[in-house]
Amino acid sequence: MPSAALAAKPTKYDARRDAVVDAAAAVFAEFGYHGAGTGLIAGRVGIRQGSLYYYFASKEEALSEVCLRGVGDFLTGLEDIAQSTMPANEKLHAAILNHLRPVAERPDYVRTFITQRQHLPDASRRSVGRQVRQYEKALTELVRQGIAQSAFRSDLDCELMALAIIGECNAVFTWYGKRAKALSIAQIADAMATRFLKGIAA
Amino acid sequence: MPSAALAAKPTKYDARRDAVVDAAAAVFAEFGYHGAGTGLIAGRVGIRQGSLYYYFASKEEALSEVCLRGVGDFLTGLEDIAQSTMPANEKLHAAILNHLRPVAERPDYVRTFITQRQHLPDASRRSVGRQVRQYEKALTELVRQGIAQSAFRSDLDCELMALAIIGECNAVFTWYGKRAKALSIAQIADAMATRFLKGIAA
Amino acid sequence: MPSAALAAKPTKYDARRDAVVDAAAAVFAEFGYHGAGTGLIAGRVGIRQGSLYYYFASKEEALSEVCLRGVGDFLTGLEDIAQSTMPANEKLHAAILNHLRPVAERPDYVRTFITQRQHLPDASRRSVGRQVRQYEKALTELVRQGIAQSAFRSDLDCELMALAIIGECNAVFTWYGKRAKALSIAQIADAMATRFLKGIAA
Amino acid sequence: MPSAALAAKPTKYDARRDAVVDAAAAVFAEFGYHGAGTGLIAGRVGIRQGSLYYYFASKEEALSEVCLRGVGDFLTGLEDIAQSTMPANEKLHAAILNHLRPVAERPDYVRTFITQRQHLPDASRRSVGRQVRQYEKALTELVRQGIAQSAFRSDLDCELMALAIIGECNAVFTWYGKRAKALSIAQIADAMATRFLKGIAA
DNA sequence: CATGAATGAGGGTTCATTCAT
DNA sequence: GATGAATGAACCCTCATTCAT
Repeated sequence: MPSAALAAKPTKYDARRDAVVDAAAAVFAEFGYHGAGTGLIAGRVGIRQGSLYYYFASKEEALSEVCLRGVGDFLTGLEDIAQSTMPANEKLHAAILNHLRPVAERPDYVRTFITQRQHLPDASRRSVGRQVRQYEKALTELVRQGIAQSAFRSDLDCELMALAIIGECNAVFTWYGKRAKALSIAQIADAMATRFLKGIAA
Repeated sequence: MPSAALAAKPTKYDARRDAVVDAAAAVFAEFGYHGAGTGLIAGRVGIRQGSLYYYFASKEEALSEVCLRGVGDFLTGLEDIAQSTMPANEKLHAAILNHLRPVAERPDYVRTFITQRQHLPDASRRSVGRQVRQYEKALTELVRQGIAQSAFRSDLDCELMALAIIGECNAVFTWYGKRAKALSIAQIADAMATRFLKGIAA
Repeated sequence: MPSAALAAKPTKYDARRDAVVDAAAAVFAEFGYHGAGTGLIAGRVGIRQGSLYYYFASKEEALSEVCLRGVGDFLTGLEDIAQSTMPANEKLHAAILNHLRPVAERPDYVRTFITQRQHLPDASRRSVGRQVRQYEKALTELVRQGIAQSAFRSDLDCELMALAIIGECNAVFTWYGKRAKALSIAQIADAMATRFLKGIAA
Repeated sequence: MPSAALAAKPTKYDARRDAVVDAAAAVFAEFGYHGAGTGLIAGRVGIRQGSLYYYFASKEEALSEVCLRGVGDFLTGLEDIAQSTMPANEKLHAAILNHLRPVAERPDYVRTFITQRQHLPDASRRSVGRQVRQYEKALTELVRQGIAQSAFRSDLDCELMALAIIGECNAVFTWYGKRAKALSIAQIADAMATRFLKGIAA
């Protein structure tokens, strides 16, 4: 019964490991990669500095893992939307929501990914960079489709639009939870989508 | 008379000192405050590590100075615009241009200010933070005025709008010079203003 | 009856334990005592780091055991030869063979003993050092006997001779198996003995 | 006046640097590379641990430098001898003296080179290894010449001879200064050469 | 002003060792 | 016996900073 073997796959100390990654994400997000001490991370999990290396080979590897989880399913989510049959307007709305939702679910991961990925070791940085560019390209394409379907103005600079959306969404990570009253992610996404759509309607 | 205030500022051995501040801004922007070594800064000016301390009392002070120049006249520029007699539409356009112009003139300073000000010593950080909040408030107010004058839709969340504008402008610092072909700052500002205005028109 | 002595030695769970000691000897020989990690030793036996401590109280104790087996029966072998009735020439040949034979049988143990015994804890080091000096003394005495029997030149410095033989034999451990074609230990011993004897013949 | 420029070549703080290298050599020789703490080295020069890195980029680099000085002019000395017009007998004597002389002049360097070069970083280790093999080859060749000139027995294994000489000489580093009364290097070299020559005379 | 030299605190990391399971 | 997990001391190294020259 292979399914049994799969089901038996021991998640083991993944619980503790996840706690460590969580702590790393939180500390990286708060102090930046180089400003974060491993002792601080360890302290948040209630273990000693050296014990971290039972879970990670290095601080860099911890950053890599955090960033990987941070970049998460941004891309797949967007591609699902792009391939769907929704009209362009709804696609854009969905794309914004797709980008904003992680803000509430794993803010430290995404914040770290956005602001600290430059400190990744070369290999990971390039790998992550490729994903980012692919994401930008997919969003650019989504805008282009909207134009082709005459849903959006034809004089738009598609790439500029994509960067604008990404930039505005990323900025939300900066202040969400601290400012702008107590807006929900859905509300913010609605407002943003509405304004963007009005701004670029054909 | 603002020129008097400027002239009163003691300029002394500014030439060399400015070179040092420039180097610090560049290195902070590239590697982050904690990722930047004083040796690297010194190297870019062609002096040795220890010699830096003829220009700065500490690395923190260097960051403070860079951030101060980074925040620069964002606020005064915006207040000038707010107090002018332009119609709301033009004010918004002017505000965006005011925010974007430094991207071409002193990108390292602004980039450092945006991404590294969290590492300032407590006093400077709070002082700078106050300026930021004041800037946000001024921009929020500018939007509110537009609504009062029936130039913008009345269902806008003013603060959200201000944060959106700021976020989108700041994002430009991330990619300007590397992506989006060879757009000029003015072109970007035009496109952004046009879209924003269409999106929020009454 | 030496076989009785051997049989009396408590053998217990020797099989696995010997495997562990072997691994320790190999790793110590290759990386040196301080360059060898317990994890590496454990890995070679297929167990985990912590499990080593069912076989040893400490890494130092492992080194002690390896060195003890390394020094092995050098001394008793040499004393047997010294007390035999062979002529001096043959005694020297036998002594050289006695010293070289372990090179093929347990090279890692001897190599470790020769190069790493300085890192033994004080007690063991002194104990082992005493054996070494006794060995040197026995060999020195063997040369002295040869002179007394007019088999060797009378102007020899006996201690120097002993050290020379030991040094040359120990050096074999350095290159045996890697260089000097595919000479057998017996061939090397023959060549060495022949030359030494010609060099010191009366 | 180029000679003036050369003479002016500032030896600078080479004096202090040499003291540091000396200390490193001594500590490496006594405790082995991995058994030697940088703090111990620093302590012997009277500076703090971190200050070492003003003179070295890393502990490995210190080992490299020590080994380089350790291997010193063994090779060039031997090549000079080989190319000279001395008879084979004298050449061998000179070669032995050439190998032994450093024992009195820089024992820590040579001891470290002999016993610790395995811990060099890959690049240096291979480079040094090449020198060693060249040295062995040169000595082997010197023996072969002696045979060709009918000065040595024709049934000698030349490589084995070379390794024997090297091994015996290197062994001197082990005990010189501690054992064998108060023999001078010259005396030891004489005794060794005499015996070797008798042992291999045609 | 600038430097060579040094510092000392702290950094990330390794590793022999322990212990409940 | 063996393991996963944790420890704490020590390690090598970096770096902002100081200071006599």
